[in-house]
Order: sequence, then C-alpha cells, then structure tokens
Amino acid sequence: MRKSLSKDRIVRSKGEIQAIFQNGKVYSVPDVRLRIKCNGLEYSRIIVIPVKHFGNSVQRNLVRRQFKEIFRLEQERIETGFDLALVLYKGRTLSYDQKKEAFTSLIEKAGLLRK
RNA sequence: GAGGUCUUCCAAGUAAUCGCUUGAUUUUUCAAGAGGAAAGUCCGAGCUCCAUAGGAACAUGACGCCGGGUAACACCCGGGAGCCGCAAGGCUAUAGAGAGUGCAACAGAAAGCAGACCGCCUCCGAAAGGAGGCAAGGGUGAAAGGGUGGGGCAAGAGCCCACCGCGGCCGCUGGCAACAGCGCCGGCUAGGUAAACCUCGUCAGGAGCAAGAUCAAGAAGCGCUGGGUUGUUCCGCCCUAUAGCGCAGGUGGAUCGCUUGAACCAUCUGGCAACAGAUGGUCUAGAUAGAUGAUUACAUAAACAGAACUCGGCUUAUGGAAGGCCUCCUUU
RNA sequence: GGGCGGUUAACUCAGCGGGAGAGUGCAACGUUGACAUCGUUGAAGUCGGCAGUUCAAUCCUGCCAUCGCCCA
Repeated sequence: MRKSLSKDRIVRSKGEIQAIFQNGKVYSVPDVRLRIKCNGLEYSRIIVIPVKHFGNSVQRNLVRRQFKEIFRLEQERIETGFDLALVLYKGRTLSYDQKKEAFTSLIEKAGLLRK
C-alpha cells in the first residue's frame, strides 16, 4: 500500500465532525484525546483539532502536520473504515517521538491495531 | 576598550528518502510553492454592490508650519521654528488665544480690562491707632501683567535712560514659501489652555470578497406597508408591486471573483532627496478544517512568527551581521 | 477574513478634567439565652498597561494587552 495522505483521507465537512463528537467513542492519554466512529468507507480518515487557545497559529499548524505525518506512516497498521478525531490540549511540549508514542498507545487502546 | 546614536542588509541553503497543494504534460515525469513583519486592522486606495454619489444648506468626522513627491494618505523627502541632549542626534495633533464663550481645584491679600497680608514711605496722634502713597523686598501658587544695570524719588514704579526681550496687517534685503537679518515705530499695552467649545482652510456618500455573480439542492408560509442612500432637510431626476419591512422555515454544496500588478530586477538620464522617465529582461503561492512536514548528512538553525481579494504606508513583536558618526577612558 | 463594544473595591455598576464613589459581600462592636434581621464603625483600589497633551488625567489622544458580540 502506498503511504499517501490525500485530501479525501481528511474529515472535511462540519456535519461529519459533529457526528464524531456526538456519537464517537473516547480514548485518551495525557494532552491528547481520540474519538472514533465508523464511517462505512473502505479507508480510515483523520482530523487533528488543537483546542482554541493552543498557542499561536504556527504552533497549531506544527502539531497538526506532525500528527498527520504520523497517521500517514502508520495507516497500514490501522483498521480501515473509521473516522478519527484527535483533540490536542495545551500541556507540556511533546517531541515528535513522544507524539508518535502517544498516538500508538491510543490506537492500541481503541483496538484499531491491525493484526 | 566602554557607552550612545543613525543607516543598511540577512531571516537559511544543498543533497537523499517518504509525502502535501497548484499548473503543465499525460500515466509518467517536470516546474513552482508563506513574511519582514504575512500580525494589529490604525490610515490611504484599487475592486464589487447599494436605481441616480445630481445640487444646496446645516450637521458629523479627520487633518493642520512651508515647499516638493505620490493613484492617494494621517505616509515619505527637503527646509523653517520651538524644545530635549555635552555631542552624534532626537521629538513636536508646529494654523488662529490682536472674533467670541468657557476653565484654572487647593493655597494665596489678589487669578484676568488684577490686587495689598507682612512690609516700605509721608501726614495726624502722647500712645494705641487712623488717613493716604508704593508695588522694589518677603510669603502662596503650575502661573502674580517684561529682565539686568543706572538715574530718579518721601518711599517707589518703564517714571526716565542703555542693553536684551516683546509687539507691529511698517519698510528694505535674502528666500518660490515658511521664515531670517537690518532699520523704523511702540514705553510694555497684548499671560496660559484650542488632544475645552470654537474660528479659518482642505478633504470625505455608505458598506465591505462572509462584497458580489451563476448553478444545484432544499424549504412553509404568515403579518404589515408603498418602498427605494445608510446624519437631517429641501429641490431635481428615476426605478420598482416579480417591491419593501418583520416573524417563521430551509440550505450552508459547487464554479467564478482569485491573482499580470500604481508588479519585480538590471542599466542609463533628471533631481540635494523622496521620486519620476526611458530601454531591456522576468512571471513569482492561490488553499477552502485551509497546502511547506518528517528523518538523515554538511561542526549548527537557533528569535518573532504562517498568505485567505489585492496594493501603498504606519504601528507593534523579534534573532543576527556590517558600516558611518559622537562622548569618555587607556596606550603609542 | 471583515465589522463593533467593554476593562473602576472580592462581585454588580455609577462617575467623566481638580475630593476616587454606591449597593451586595467582608471584619469588629451593639442588640439576643443563641441565631437571623436591624443599628454603628471600619478595612479593602498601580481606575488593564505604556507613552503624550495639560499646572493637574479614571476622564482627552495614540499604541499595546485582554474579554465579549455581530456577519454567510
């Protein structure tokens, strides 16, 4: 499988985001919270949402890009057919490796790791 | 060497692997891809819509030395004046207080066509004190209606004189001008505040790309009224019942606007400069939950910080480098 | 992205060029056997911050910070 992440792999419309937040299951580690919901498609999608006062726009864009990169590299190990919403809270500053660790443990908790 | 001050420049690059957006080409590649502030939204414009920004009066707001630059500006350049600084240099919402209204708490005798507490002097009186003259000295205050020196006087005072300061719809000279210099006149009369009202001059219609246009989908109508620019009034002209306003309901998708522009680079010419002109060259982000990331190497990438219609400025945040100038110290 | 408004005592607000205030709350005292109510007294403030105008700024002007509202 090609490790791409094009625009249709990102949750885009406002209604779908609302649906994840109303009906999704919640898993969390410090400073990061994951909500998942079945989407009925052949692939999984993601959206990264920093909370309102998460630093300035440079910091918000940086963490969003880094989590998208982690999802892109790990997506072949993840079950298909789910929408993932990552909500980021402002705590300590995580390095790239720490973010990757947090993401992997969240996927394990949610039982989405492909065997 | 230390401190200060002004100006300019840079804001990472290259290679590899995996990826993102746009455009070409076509099925595989190629090219391009955040800032000096992209920020704050404080000014000025372009652009779009509001049926007519057509006129007049009164409001309202902004600006305010002079000359120039600019599409325009509250910006920039040059000059004048005042203030600050030992200096380099910096700051100034820098017209009018000789049109009017107002304000100046407290203190002080007196605060605006000024006034007399202490005091000084003269006269009356035995004394206490009284009548008058004065504004130099003390004291109050942010501010007490020219300053210094001399003459003069009972004591004093622009009362008189010299110099300095101040004023004049004064003259001459220099300057496009602001203004400066000199002369003459005035014996001082004319204090502060206009980021208080105001006067004078200049400018300004309003809203903003969530403007606005088209397509698709969806929905449920009801009530009121003539309405239409949005400071007020008047005049003129015109549009529209497929109208306007209010409440309720629905959608919240796609395309255009959307990037070639008062653009950038180089050279020459004019100008003290801001800037303008000519010639040649270049095409340089266009996303829509929002594209620039991750890892490795090059000794090492660290500050503030991320385009959302586009320009010209201002302001604020911030790392580093270079140069000019000034002051002080040390050495030769 | 664009357009507006606010910030004064612990809380809610008034004031708008010369004295920083009101109500609630807080503290002390009185009243009561005790409490509530009531009465008296008191404390509490860089008027969001930094500059400028003025003799003098919560007030006028500029910049910054922060909070909130509106639009399709």
